[in-house]
Amino acid sequence: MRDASPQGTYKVQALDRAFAVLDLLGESDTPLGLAQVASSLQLHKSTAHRFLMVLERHRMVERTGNGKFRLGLRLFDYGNRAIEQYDLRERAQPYLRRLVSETEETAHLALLEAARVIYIDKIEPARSVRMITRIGASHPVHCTSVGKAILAFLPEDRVEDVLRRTRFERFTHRTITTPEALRVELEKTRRRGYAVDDEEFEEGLRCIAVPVLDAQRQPVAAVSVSGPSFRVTAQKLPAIANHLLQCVRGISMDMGYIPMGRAARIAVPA
Amino acid sequence: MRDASPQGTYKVQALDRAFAVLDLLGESDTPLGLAQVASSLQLHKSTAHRFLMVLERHRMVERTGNGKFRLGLRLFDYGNRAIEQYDLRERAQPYLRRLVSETEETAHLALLEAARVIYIDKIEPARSVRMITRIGASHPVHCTSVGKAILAFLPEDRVEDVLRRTRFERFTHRTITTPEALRVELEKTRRRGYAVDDEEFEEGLRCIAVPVLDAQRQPVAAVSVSGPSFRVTAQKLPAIANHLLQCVRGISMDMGYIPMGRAARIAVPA
DNA sequence: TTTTAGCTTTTCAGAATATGAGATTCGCGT
DNA sequence: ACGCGAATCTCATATTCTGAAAAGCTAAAA
Repeated sequence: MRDASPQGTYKVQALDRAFAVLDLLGESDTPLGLAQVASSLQLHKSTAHRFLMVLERHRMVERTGNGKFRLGLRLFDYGNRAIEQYDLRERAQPYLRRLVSETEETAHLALLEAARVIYIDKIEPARSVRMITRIGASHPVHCTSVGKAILAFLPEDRVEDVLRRTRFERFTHRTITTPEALRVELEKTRRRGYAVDDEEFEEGLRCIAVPVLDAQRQPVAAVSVSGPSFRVTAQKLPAIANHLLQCVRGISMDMGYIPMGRAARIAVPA
Repeated sequence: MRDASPQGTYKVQALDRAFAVLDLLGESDTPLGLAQVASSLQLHKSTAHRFLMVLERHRMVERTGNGKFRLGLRLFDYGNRAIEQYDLRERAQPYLRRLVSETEETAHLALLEAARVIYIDKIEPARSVRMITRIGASHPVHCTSVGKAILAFLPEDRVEDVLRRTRFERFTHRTITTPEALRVELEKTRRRGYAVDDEEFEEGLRCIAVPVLDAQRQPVAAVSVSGPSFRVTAQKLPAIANHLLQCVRGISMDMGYIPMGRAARIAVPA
């Protein structure tokens, strides 16, 4: 694990280890026994044991019937408190629901954090293929519509910073893999008013997103609509974009922000 | 196995302190500065500072523009991973949504953890007074419909254990404040097949709940419908209960469980 | 039944680790 | 510019965590 923290000088071994334990349990989709935890993290059994006991006391982990460990519900509590402080999520939900019923595709709400986007909400239409995205998960900016939507309207220096911290990992044959190409794409995004991820993250998945601007007209989040490419066709994009714009306008108003100005209307062909 | 209270003998000071910091930030509805954190927890400035820096590196806390600290989005990630392992939430959502549209009142999904119930989902009808409950929050069993619903169908020894660990705190003049009274109430609950919280937690709020049973017919969760007493009247309870039973039956089937047997039908007066 | 193997739990003396007093720097309001 | 409260940093010390080793479990094999 490469740590790119600017001032990584402060250290508390116990915390690093504890979070390593939580990470391990979070990655694993099946509960793990003490021995597994200890060997995976190269901790001695007794050390791992002590940590797990303490974490259990705090309900950060819990034991299944057979004595194995998994993440505890206290984390769920913390997580909800954390997200509550943003309160964007709650306010946005009704608008997202409307958006989903209008488009019949999955909607996401995401924030930019550090140099990655975090999905903070996902609404799926009644019957649809389950999206693989997990709420709370973070993704790189270069291959997501929400990432591009936010970046496109961020001040130049912030963009620089994010790009510098991005490894342009390739996910599909269409993934944008250079800062230069992404910059061109961002310019296109600004011109048309919405961002597109055309199977750049996952084969067969097309997404479209617009940013949510705050009172200072800075993007604080983005809303996207995603669906299989055969349903979310290029022809439909402008129409979907209009729904998106209406959605974020609603959210902005609700939050007391100024709605997006220019590019607020997009030509719908035919 | 029977005594679930793990001796608090294991200790890692650093972890206790770190979680105290997270708790503090989680309780506070406004971001806190280093000095506030240090003095609230009686930590020395440099200690608090070091912890906050490490927590920030792990994105467990983050700094607002003016240098104050609040919970970080990493917790949101962890929280979603934690809840995902239960996968009850995801599966239950469509059924809850249906329930909400049928009853036009707020629905909750809750789990029993240790001796308290944790709300893991909440769905509100389109326009309604915002409920104060927060997803992720935990409440005592004695004053909630979900708590009573679960307890009523739990084996005697587990009930004992929960009751022993419950302080019967009073919230309203109707709150049940003794184990004996609660036991009577549980018996009533079993007989009628659904649990009721009649303004026992909050003045003017009436809730009704039924348990979700697993393959072994053990309650793993409960679903409730809550609303202002003037809308959720005593007359309507049986009808709502029927919607609830249909809802949990759907959830149970979806999870591969056996639907509730007896008490599956409730007489709807006229 | 007894034995074994693999896991978890406990103990404790030693030493690496976190601690906190204090010095320094930052930043804001006057 | 100045002062004051707050944040950041340093470092010698002892408190706290560490991990070897051994004792308990539990369940499956002999």
